[in-house]
Parts: sequence; structure tokens; C-alpha cells
Amino acid sequence: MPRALFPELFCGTRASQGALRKFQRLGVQRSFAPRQSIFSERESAATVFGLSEGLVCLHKSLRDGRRQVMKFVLPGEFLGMPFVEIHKVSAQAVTAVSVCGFPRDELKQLMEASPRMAQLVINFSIREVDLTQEQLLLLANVSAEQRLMAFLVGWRARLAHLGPVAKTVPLPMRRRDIADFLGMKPETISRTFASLEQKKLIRIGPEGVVLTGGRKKSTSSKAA
Amino acid sequence: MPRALFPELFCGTRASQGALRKFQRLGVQRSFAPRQSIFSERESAATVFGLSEGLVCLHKSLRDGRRQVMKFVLPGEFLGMPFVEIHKVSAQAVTAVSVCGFPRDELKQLMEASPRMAQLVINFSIREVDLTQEQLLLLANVSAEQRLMAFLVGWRARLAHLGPVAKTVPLPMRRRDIADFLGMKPETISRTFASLEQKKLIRIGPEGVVLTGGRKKSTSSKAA
DNA sequence: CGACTAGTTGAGGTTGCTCAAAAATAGTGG
DNA sequence: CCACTATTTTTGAGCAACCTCAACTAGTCG
Repeated sequence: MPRALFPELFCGTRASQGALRKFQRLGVQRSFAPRQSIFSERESAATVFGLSEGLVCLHKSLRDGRRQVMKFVLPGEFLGMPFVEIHKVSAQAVTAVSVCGFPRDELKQLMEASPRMAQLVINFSIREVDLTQEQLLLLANVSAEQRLMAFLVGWRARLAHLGPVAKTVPLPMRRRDIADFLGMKPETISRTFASLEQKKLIRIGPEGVVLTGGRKKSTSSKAA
Repeated sequence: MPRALFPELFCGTRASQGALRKFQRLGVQRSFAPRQSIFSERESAATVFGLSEGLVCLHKSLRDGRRQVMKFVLPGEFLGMPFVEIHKVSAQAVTAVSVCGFPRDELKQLMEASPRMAQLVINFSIREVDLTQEQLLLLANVSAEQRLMAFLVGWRARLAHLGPVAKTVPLPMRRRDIADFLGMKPETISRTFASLEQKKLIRIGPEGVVLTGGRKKSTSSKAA
């Protein structure tokens, strides 16, 4: 389902008619093949990217080749924080993707003229901080099995936001990407998948993964 | 050095004169004793808090009693993300603290009237996301020793922002707090401190810690 | 002085990592 | 379409880092 333009999905919220129109005119559409880099950490961020179609992974790299995947970006979301001066993460296409680029400074002006839009960006930031913190909570306090399960459940939930999801949830990203997202090694991901399958919590096929009902263990939930 | 009012330190940046004045009139000063709770996760966030004096720790709790400390807040910073509807973290006084509370809705209006102030909040958010991501990078990819060292170096740097720092850097927080911040156990913190001391990288006393020159191992740094 | 809390130290266990190799999958060009 | 290669994923064996449980020390405060 091709989503022609990013703005419709801006922050997952509807903006005002007027602002929306101006916004659309600013955007320039571009495509990337799987594995292609869209932008890199520490580059100047003159363009603000929104994702129209496909799957993108945002990551930070360490000298020794290790990566930390910060986020998998789905259509309708920004690629990283809008309005940063310098990119704090690299963006890489996972599938074939289509992005919408906006000149940062013009977009900024647009935003300064509209408190409503500013509020949208602030809300986006709030969600982003919250997401990152939940992720951090997971990485620091939860076992490999729970982490992977939480990832699968969260992934399905996010896909469900975009439209109805089939029983079999696709996993377009590589094991390596999941590993780098969850702070584990690909081998461990593989073993953990096997272990979850043995416990009848999931079923894996070439098409993706089926989450087979089993009530989630709540060890990782919060309480006062 | 008592900092009478939070606004002077707003986001670490100077706001415009007019806005600053209105801002100051809104604030209400309050004090908390060490270990006291300032607000809790999932409470409604009708008040936006800025820290005037002391040290506060922001954390998330898990059912089983484990905690994840998300941030140590120093004077001049917000307690959590401003303008959230519901607190995503709990705030607890580490030392005696003095906070400045603003009614969220009025502050929001003030912000909507001033694009400049909105920009400040957005910039704060950008920094906040970046900080959290760096933290995540550390937790997921780096050894206990490197994590603790990175924490100490970062802590000293943040103190240095507030004013000149003596050779001996104070550590007002407990081992437990550091452990929960770094995703480790207090015992491991203790052992790691000992190990770092043996390697002559630090010296610990009751007053705090001395970072003894040693060039930092760059295993945790980033590169293209 | 005694009770309490925080911090340190010790012994042993587990989880997830490392290294290595086999199996499956995806590309590529004839 | 098929053979051939490159890449990804799975599986196995051994290991190290950090955790757990427990005892001990050192402050603190009534």
C-alpha cells in the first residue's frame, strides 16, 4: 500500500489544513534500495526526513564495528529527531524505502509560525524520549527471552497501527538487526527464537513469526 | 551556592527578558528532604518542575522492586520531560533539594505565545533524547568497568558545567543508585570501584572520587 | 551501647558471549 | 533454469562476566 506523501501521517496526528498544504509543498520524495544508507551519524542535518514507505533502521556505531540499533522506523514517522543540527544516528534502509525530505530551515519557519505544529513536534519528542526509556529499561533489566518476546509483541503492535495485521507477522529485518536492537548477539537471537518456539510461545516460518496466544509473563511490567 | 530561582537556568539558555519575567512569576518554590519523593510515575503531571538546588534522581520501577535510574538531575534542569500529561518516571530527592513548580497549562500558554520558548523546549527535548540514547548505547554494549568509568567522567563533566570542580568529585548518590543507573548490582559497583582503584584510574575517599589522569580507553567511542 | 543502614568482600552459579562449523537462503551469470 | 558463490542463520562446545546469596565491616543515630 503505497503512501504517496509523508505529511498525511505527520506525527500520527492531523495538522491544520493550511499548515498541511504548505507542508506538502515543501517535501521532496526519494527512494532507497535495501541496505542503502540514507544519512549517517554526525552528518549535518539540513534535511528533515519522514518515512513514506518501507522500513528504516536508525543506529549508532562504535569504533569496533558494534552497532546499537536505536529504532525501527515505520511509515509516518520521522527519521531521527527533527531539527537536530547534526544527525545523532545513521539511517539505513532495511527494505526498499521511499522517504520525504524537507529543508530543515523552511520547516522550522513553518513551525515557528504555527504553535500548533510546534506542539506536535514537542509531543513527538515526548513520545520519543518515552520510547527510548522503555527500551533502556528493557535492555538493562530483562532476560534475553523476555526482551525478544517484548520486541515481537511491540513490533506487532506497531504494525497494527498501520493497518490490519495477519496472524503471521513479517520480520523484514535481519537477525543481526534485532540483535543490535536488543543488545544481544545474532547467535543468541537464534537460540532464543528456538527456545520460545519450543515453549509454544511463537512459531517461526520464512514468512515471519506467529505469536501464539500465551499470556505474557509480567516480570517486566511496572508498578508503584 | 543557593540558586534562588530556576528560570535563570532555563534549559541552560537565556530566554528573552519579557518571557523570563512572566516565567518567574509563575514559579512556586518547594523543598524536599533526602530520599523524599517529589512525584511518582503515572501520576498526573499538572505541575512542571525545574530543579533549583540539590540532586534528584529520576527512575522507573518494576514490579519486582528493581529500578532503572534514568537520570540524575542537576540544578537548572527539568524534572522529566516538561508538558507530559502523565509522569513517565518517579522523581526522588537524593540530597536536600529545592524545586520550582510551574502550573503546566499556564506554562504551556506562555510557550504557545512565544515561538522562542517553544524552540527552547524542543532543543531540550533533542538533548534529552540524545542523552537517553547515549545511555542506552552504554548499557547495551559496554563492560561494567567501562560503564562505571564513563559514568564518573560524565558526572564530573556535568558538575563542571555548574561551576569549577575540585579534584575530588563528590558522589552524593548511593551505590544502589549508581547500580540502578548503570544496570548493575551494588556489589558489582563496589567491586568495579575497587578494580578501577587498583588500576590507578581513580581514587576513592569518603569525600568522593578522584579521576587520576589515565587516558580513557576508547573502546566505547564512536566512528563512521 | 545497640540497632540499623550502607558498603565491601567472598564463593559459587547462570546467562549470554566467543569461536567454530554446518545448514539454509539469496544472488549471479551462463 | 541451473550451477556456483556469498551471505545469513542455525547449531554446538566451552568460557567469562556478572549475578546471587551470605557474611562481615563501618558508619549513624537514637
